[in-house]
Amino acid sequence: MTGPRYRFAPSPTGFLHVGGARTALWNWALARKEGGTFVLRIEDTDEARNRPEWTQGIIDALAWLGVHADDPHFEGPYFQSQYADQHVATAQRLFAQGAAYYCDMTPADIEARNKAEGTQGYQGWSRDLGLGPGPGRVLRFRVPPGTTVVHDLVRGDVSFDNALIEDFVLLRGNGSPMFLLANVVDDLAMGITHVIRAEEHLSNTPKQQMIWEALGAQPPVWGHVPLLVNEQRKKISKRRDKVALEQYRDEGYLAQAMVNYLMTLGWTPKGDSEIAGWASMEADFRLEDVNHSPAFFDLKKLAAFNGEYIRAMTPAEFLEAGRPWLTAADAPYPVDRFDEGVFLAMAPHIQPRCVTLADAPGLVDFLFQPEVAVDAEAWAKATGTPEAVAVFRGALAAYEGLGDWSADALKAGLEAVGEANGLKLGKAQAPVRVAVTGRTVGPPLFESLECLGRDETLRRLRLAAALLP
RNA sequence: GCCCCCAUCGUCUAGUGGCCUAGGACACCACCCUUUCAAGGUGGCGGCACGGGUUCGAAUCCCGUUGGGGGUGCCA
Repeated sequence: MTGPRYRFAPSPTGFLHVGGARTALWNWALARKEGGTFVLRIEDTDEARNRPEWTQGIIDALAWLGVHADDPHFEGPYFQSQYADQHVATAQRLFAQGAAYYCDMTPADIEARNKAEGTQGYQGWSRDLGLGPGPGRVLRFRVPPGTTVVHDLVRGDVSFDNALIEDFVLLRGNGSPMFLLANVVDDLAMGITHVIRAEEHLSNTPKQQMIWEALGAQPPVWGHVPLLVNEQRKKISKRRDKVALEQYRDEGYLAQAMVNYLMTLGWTPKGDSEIAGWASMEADFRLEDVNHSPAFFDLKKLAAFNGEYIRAMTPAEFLEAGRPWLTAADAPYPVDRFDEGVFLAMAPHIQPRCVTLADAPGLVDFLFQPEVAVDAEAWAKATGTPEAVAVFRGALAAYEGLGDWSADALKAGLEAVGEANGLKLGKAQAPVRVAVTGRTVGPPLFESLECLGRDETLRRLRLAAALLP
């Protein structure tokens, strides 16, 4: 493997954040198109949030998006916690060469001193005390004078005045390494050449770059991509927003739709459509073309993308994708009555009516219910007309002797019944629809009847007719 | 407070000095189609934050203002 090495380094918080998912996708596209490597590193140094199943969840979520561990471009996962020794050793090396120093001030000490002197932050008070390691002492990086320029693929050169960056902590009082250090050491150890991550890390980048330089290494190519925000324009967070990718998956969003939508948040595929397949997006994606401003994660647009993808599926694909919902224990019909053949026949009619896969069962339920659940309000509305009885009788008469049980014939039959009663087809179908499907709205009626079959249709019609005076 | 980033329709964006009386998509509205609801078709609404420059010419370049966001931890 000689190509560029990208990395995605999530912390195992229990789910894959949609913002992280986009970052992963962009890294993945770049690694693959450039013949490089995508390294997955789990930043599990926070003991409080570190469970094996959470890591597996992230791997599964990535795989769902197409970021597969069995692809040769994929490497890992590595676990940051397993590199702790290296983190500490590197810190000690920094201390030995004078790039870092020990400090015995506690946060409370610093606060007190700032109060007394009217200053803010850590003022490098222990810089030249020549302190050695000791219990409770933190190791701080000695920020050199000058200016640090971060060369960023998305934003260009960003410069920071080192004088404004305080001597930050490398090792805690208990000796454990801080994120900034661990991150750099890991990236160095894993030969990472490109660090593409969210913009929230931009401000900390000069610190990391200084560590790279202090270590005598060449910093990676940086790329800070814009944040994903909510309607309040704040970065989407677990607290207030629906950020777990897994949740969207479970709600019936398609991976392809999610991938397509995520990719277009801050970037536009070439060509005249935003709907684009992975292959073309991977080929066209460039960090240089990424927008600089935050993007609103719009559920409405995600839904539109999803509908688009659902409509594009073949019935067989639709069945396979929808199977978990169609045969779920909580489906609105006894699961053992679900019939694939019948569903396949109905699929073209319900696909344009689905936003998510979860919508499917509710659109075909009447086909598999032994007794259709009639909505009381719908029944009242559709059968409350003077013609309802006549429609039922007429339909029954027309359908009982129908030689060709097809949508066309069923439609022609009811059209005649409507005509005889002075009703347009739209009106005439209402009572029949409620009697057979339980609702006033749903997929095309005659196709539904065709799928339901003669016996069951007639049975429901008779039952309904008997209910009217 | 200080540092950094950002700024085109409500939203996602195209646009890299003349092709822009600013294009598309989602959303919204209307109409068409129609077997309900969708889908689809057609049309409409709607934007370059503001102020200075630079230039023959600015959405595009520069400066400032305003606004928004991020960072600033012995979190990651």
